[in-house]
Amino acid sequence: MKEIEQRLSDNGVRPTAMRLLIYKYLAEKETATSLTDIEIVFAKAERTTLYRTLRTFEEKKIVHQIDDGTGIQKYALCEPGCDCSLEQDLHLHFHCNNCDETVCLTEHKIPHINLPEGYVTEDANLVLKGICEKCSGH
Amino acid sequence: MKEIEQRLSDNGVRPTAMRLLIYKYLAEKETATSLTDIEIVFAKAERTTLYRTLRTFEEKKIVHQIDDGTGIQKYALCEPGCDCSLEQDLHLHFHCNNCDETVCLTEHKIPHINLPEGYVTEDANLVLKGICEKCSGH
DNA sequence: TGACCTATGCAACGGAAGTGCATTTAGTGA
DNA sequence: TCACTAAATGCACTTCCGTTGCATAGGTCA
Repeated sequence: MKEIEQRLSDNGVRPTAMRLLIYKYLAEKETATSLTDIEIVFAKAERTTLYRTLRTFEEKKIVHQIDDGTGIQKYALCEPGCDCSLEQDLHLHFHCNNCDETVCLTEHKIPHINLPEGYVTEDANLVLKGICEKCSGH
Repeated sequence: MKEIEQRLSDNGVRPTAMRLLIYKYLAEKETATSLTDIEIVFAKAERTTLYRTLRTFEEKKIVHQIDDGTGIQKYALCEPGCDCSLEQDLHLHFHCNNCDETVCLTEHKIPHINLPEGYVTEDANLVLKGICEKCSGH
C-alpha cells in the first residue's frame, strides 16, 4: 500500500483511502475496467466519486482511457514511465466477443500509417475484436 | 434516383421514399453521418424511422457503422462490392479534432497484426485522430 | 377487393456520462 | 492546538443517445 501511496503522490494525486482502494483494484485486475465494474465492487461508495477518481487518474496519467467499441468507457493502469499521449506509447487493445473483456496488449504498438498530405495525426486507436486466449482455450 | 432504387432493391431493401432520400443524403455527404445529423436534416421525419432505416441499411450492407471514439455511432455508405465484414475490406477512419468530422480512408486498409497464440481476430477498428486536410489548410 | 406483411409514427424506457451545489475531510499556517 | 482553506466526497439531477413495444398506415399479391 505504501508503494501505491507513493505512486499517487508522484503523479500529483492526493492518496485518499478511496483512491488507494481503486488503484489497488485496478492493479490486481488484468482487464480494462468500466465505471460500472468499479461501482459494483465498491457498492458503498458514491458513483460520482468513483467517476471523478477515474477522471483524476486519467488527467494525471495514472490510467489511460480505452475505447473498445462497446460504447462504454474503460480504464486501465498505465505502465510506469509510459506516456499514453505520445504516439510511440500507443498500444493496441483486444476486445473478446465471448467474455466481453478488453485487455491491453502493451507489447503491440500501433503501426505508423502514412496519410495523404494535409492530414496531421495526433492520436490513434486500434482495437482488435475476436476471441481471447482464455476463451479460445489456449 | 433510379440507380438508388436499384441499389436498394439489389440489397433486399424496399425502396421507400424515406429510404431513397436518406440514401441520397448519405451519398452526397463526404463524411460519416450520425443519427442526429440525419434527424436535423429530415426534421419532419420520425427519429425511430431514421434510426431503423440506418440499421436496415447496415444489416443489408449498404452502409457500415463507424466507431470514431466520440461515443456517437456514425454511418457511411459502403463502396459497391465492398464487404465490410471481411478483414481485407476493413479500412481506417480519420476523425478531425477541429471540425469534428469523420471520414473513411478506404484506400488505407488496416494492417494485419500478429497476435500471441490463442487470440483469434474477427474484426478490427483503427481510428486516427488529428487535423484533416480541410482544417490544416492543405 | 381483401388479407398480409412491412414500414412508419408515437410514446416511453434505460444506461452511461456529466454537472451544480452542499458537506465533509484533510492538509497548512498562525 | 485551533482556525482557515482547499480539495474530496456525497447527493440530486440532467442530458444525450440508443433502443423497444405497440398501434397505424401503406404497399403487394392472391
